Amino acid sequence: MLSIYNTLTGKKEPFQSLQPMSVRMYVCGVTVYDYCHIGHARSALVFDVIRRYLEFSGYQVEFAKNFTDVDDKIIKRAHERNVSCDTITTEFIEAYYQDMGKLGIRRATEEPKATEHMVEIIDLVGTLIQKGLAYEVAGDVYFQVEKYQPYGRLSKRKLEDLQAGARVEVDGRKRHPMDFALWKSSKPGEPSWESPWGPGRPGWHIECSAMSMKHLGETFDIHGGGMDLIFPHHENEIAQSCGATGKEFARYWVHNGFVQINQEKMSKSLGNFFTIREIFEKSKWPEAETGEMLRYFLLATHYRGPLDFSDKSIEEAKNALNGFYDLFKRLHEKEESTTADKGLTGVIERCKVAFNEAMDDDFNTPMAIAELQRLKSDVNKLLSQGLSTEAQDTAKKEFRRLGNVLGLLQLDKWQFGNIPAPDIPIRIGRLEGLGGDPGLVQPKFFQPRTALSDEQIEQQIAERLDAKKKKNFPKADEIRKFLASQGIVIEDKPDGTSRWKR
RNA sequence: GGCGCCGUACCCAAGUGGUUAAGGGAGCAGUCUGCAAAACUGCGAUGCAGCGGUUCGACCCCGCUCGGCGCCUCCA
Repeated sequence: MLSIYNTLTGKKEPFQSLQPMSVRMYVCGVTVYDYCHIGHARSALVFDVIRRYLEFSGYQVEFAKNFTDVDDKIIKRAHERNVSCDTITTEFIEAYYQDMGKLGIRRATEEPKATEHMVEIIDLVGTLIQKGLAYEVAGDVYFQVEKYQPYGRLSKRKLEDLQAGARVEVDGRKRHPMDFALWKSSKPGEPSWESPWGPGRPGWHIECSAMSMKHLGETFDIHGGGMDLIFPHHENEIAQSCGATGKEFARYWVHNGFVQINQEKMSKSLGNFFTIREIFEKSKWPEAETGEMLRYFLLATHYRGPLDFSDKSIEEAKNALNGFYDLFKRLHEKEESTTADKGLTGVIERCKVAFNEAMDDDFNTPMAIAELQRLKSDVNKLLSQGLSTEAQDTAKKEFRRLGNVLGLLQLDKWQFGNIPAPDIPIRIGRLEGLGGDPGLVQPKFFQPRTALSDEQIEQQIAERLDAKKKKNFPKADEIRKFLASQGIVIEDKPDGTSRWKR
């Protein structure tokens, strides 16, 4: 039985979908005016895994994730570059797909854009005015928070408290300082749409209400996003949606924690963020392997907790993954035997159960990973005792099947072949910068790459094999040492040949 | 000022009101090996920030304190 932590109630609750074996979920995507950083990646990944697990559990999942493509920041960026907003949003939506694709994040079943839902948005604003929950002031429309009695139930804030701490200058035209814009009259040079209140554009929150209702219905199962969206974004969505329909909006509210650098939230003002793009461009590892390391790293912490991004954590993810892929390499290398076949069923069965229990418990991916590790250890033992070809296949398939829920262990090869160094200068970031000058630290995975080509390595290995045959061990060791100095590890197999890895 | 999160071994990180506090990484020792690597075996928190309280019993529940952080403006 799946249970999910619901921000709305502050508790873990048994998950009950509205319709049997079908889940409808909506996740707030990104505002497309810039490249995504790893914080965006975490959020996208968390919900990708939730979706995968729901499907794995037999649910049919309708998954909507929006792109916010009307916004002040987009307008500003367009002006800076002297292009249209459309140019900006198209570019960054494309970049989003590329970046998230490298992390193995699947596309949602619906990916609505605000600009394509003006009719629905205007309708919804109209309804809110009709119901007396919103009012117009000179072409702007505001939601009147005092008219929605339960306002604050998601973020657990009271209107009075919010007022006291308000850091923003109050707009005198609003009836209450917390009233928020549903519709903004447009200024010259801004994109605008015709509406009953004159030309304008939607406020930030309304698009999600309009689009989720259109694609998923007035009430749906799961609504998610980053923790920072709880207030005001999701609070306002609830007010608008419930106000308009009189029905419950989303039933389970799921929020992921932040990625931090040295215990601080990543932010542009601190200069301590890394875009997904630059991590891939400058990683000294190949793309697919880098993607999997990042994925492992991001899932090795529970989605609600904070997560510190550092060199070391990526390196640890790599080492942990090595263990799995090393095992995959060794499968089918050993002489056949059926000695341990009987034991395999048991360990796989136990792993399946434990894996499901972990994921059922509020998507506990760190625990699910721990179960895969345990299976790895078990299979290693059985393999050394002897497994038949069929059993070895079964084991690998099980790793792939469960790993797929997390989007891990799907690569055909785990090989750190040499790749050309980037011609972009390597950026100096703040990673691992504790104590020293934070501006002068360079992440290790951004360091220059090995120069030896695969062919050169193979050649060396062949020479060493030859030396070994002639019992010229000093020479064999010398070659081993040389390759080691280049970051190449040789593993001799029982049959006398060798495999290698970077 | 209000709301909230985090503090578990060298590092990362799960977890439970009561049998041995997962797992990974690193480390050390051993088996294996021409030497290695991998794998396997063993070692490693008498304690889960501190102090009180509830309880037969708390790391887990409650309160306070300390330390770190987030939100209340845009933010995954």
